[in-house]
Amino acid sequence: MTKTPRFEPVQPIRAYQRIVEQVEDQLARGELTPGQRLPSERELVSQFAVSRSTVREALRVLESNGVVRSRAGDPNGPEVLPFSQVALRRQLVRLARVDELTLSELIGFRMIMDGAAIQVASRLRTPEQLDELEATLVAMRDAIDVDFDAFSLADLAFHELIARISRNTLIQTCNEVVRGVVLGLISDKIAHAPNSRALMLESLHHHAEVVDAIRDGNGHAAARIARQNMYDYYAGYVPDADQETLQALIED
Amino acid sequence: MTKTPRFEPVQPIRAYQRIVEQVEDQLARGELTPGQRLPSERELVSQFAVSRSTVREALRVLESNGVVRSRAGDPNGPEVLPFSQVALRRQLVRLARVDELTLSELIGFRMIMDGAAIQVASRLRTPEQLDELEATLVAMRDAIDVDFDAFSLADLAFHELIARISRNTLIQTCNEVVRGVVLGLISDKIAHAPNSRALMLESLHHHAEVVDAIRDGNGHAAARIARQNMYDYYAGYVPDADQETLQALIED
DNA sequence: AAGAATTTGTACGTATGTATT
DNA sequence: GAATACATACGTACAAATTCT
Repeated sequence: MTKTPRFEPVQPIRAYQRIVEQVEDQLARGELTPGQRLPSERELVSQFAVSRSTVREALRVLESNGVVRSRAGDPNGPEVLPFSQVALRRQLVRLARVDELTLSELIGFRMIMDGAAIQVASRLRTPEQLDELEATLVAMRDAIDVDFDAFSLADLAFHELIARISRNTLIQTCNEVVRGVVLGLISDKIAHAPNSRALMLESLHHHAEVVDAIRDGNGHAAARIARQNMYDYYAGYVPDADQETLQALIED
Repeated sequence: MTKTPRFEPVQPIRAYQRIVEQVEDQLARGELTPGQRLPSERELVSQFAVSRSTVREALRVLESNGVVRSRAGDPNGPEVLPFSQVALRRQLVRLARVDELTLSELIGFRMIMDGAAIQVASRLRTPEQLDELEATLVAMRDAIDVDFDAFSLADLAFHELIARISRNTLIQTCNEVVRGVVLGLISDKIAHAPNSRALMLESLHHHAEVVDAIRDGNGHAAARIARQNMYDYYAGYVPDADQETLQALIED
């Protein structure tokens, strides 16, 4: 059996796109690292053998993706930035704004990710890290008397610590990004809820239960409590139909 | 106590950035919907009262984010594209490629995500979806006799179906992206392994066990088997030190 | 079916404000 | 403070591509 040659339709690749690819490839390959500088626009013009406009279009794309930053008049050229979550977050927010991504999906994702991180953390945690966890609980308690933003910050520190203990930066980043997007969508409602203080106290209580389970090395229970906590905290903000799906995530 | 006025440092907002914002706002507000056309570049020049280069920089950014597509010579102007997760996916790939992620972290992430998706799927699956799952098993079996690429494709279909059943597109996207990055790193080694066929057969067997557990509604067991399967499949490619961490992910 | 009209893709030149030395 | 090199933005020009007549 001989193969019949099959061809794909070809769409032209723009000049600016080629430039973006080259820069991103060098970044992925480690030949270009954060802090380094790209050649100046004029230098890039001659290296890529294209016009200034083309170079600038490529730089704008890289810039809007958080890869580099150009500053007018800087003789050192565009700076290569360290990876940041802003671009990732922007895309998630974009999808959430146009309803391509529902709040329930975001919360479901967090229930799973945070639960998993806690389960792993309860295996891997050292005694020192357990102390750290308990310190964050104290910080959360203190923050309640300040305001919701302070509490939210303390809560963030808790989840960052969990993710760190689980020794997986990918989980860590995903958690933080999604957490930020969810909070951006509904933090106002929570902050101005009449029972805001009661909500914070209950959340603190749940966090303490999680730490207890981690101390006992009972990852299974810890994860379950964490998912339940998150459900209780957020379920009021999602449509009834989606609540069932989220409930399915709690059980095991 | 009177408040001392405090000011934040101001960073200039580029002209192209303003244009991007206006377009994305109209999109989020529904005043601009997929399929519609933007005015031509020259029209935009007069509407935004900026130069053509500036308009083009904005269009390139929107284009690279999957928001619009310009085609040379199209008198209708740039097309507004349907919402998609390609931009989100691109950022995730960047994260996974650039941010010095180890293979073990990627695999650990997959063990958690895929396990969670399977656990949820075993609760939410309909009888029809169960049939679909069994059909993918048959497809995987057939693919083994072709080559590793075919098997990999059938495996992808399996995991896509799982993610779809779990009704969370975010999990789906993350799974696919990370799976793609992992395969990009080591698919060569697997394809050319001397026991390649044996590996595929074993993987198929594990997948069948997962489907069995899903049929019984035993999400817990299904997830465990899935994580074990992935560990067995990939563990040989990570350093010994990291293998312990990954093993911690299997148990519960 | 072929050419005209319009639009995008790319290039180049210039003026102006800015950051560094 | 001055000199220099730079990015920002504007405008023009022409080639390539697409649509419509």
